[in-house]
Amino acid sequence: MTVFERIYLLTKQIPKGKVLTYGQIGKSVGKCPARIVGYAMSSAPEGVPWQRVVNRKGEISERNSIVMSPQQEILEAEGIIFINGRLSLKSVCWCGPTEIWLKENLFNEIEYLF
DNA sequence: CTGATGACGGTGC
DNA sequence: GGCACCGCCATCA
Repeated sequence: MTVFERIYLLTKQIPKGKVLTYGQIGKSVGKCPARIVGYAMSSAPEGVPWQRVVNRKGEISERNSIVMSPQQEILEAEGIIFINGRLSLKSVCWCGPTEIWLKENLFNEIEYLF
């Protein structure tokens, strides 16, 4: 199983209405730099809720592609409020899956923000 | 094997 | 809170 696959596996656990940051996912996967998580998202396969992964500031990270993604609209439809193009990580940051799940799949605990 | 390619984050002004 | 540095990795052709 590649690092990307582990990133996708964890990302798939994020519930509707919650988000995680690139850094949190990287640390949970283990010694995985945030930019690798971002790179993984760029080639996320069908079924991976890539829209629920944002940067440390709670903003949608821009890709270099010309077309803007509907990421923000999707999250707003899931009930997340955006103010000035930014969401409140304090209120929508996911605390992670159960400890059991993390242990069974060999992931580290999700870093608690704020 | 080599090199190009990136959805980032912490720290210190 | 914003901005400029730097770090040195997984993938793919």
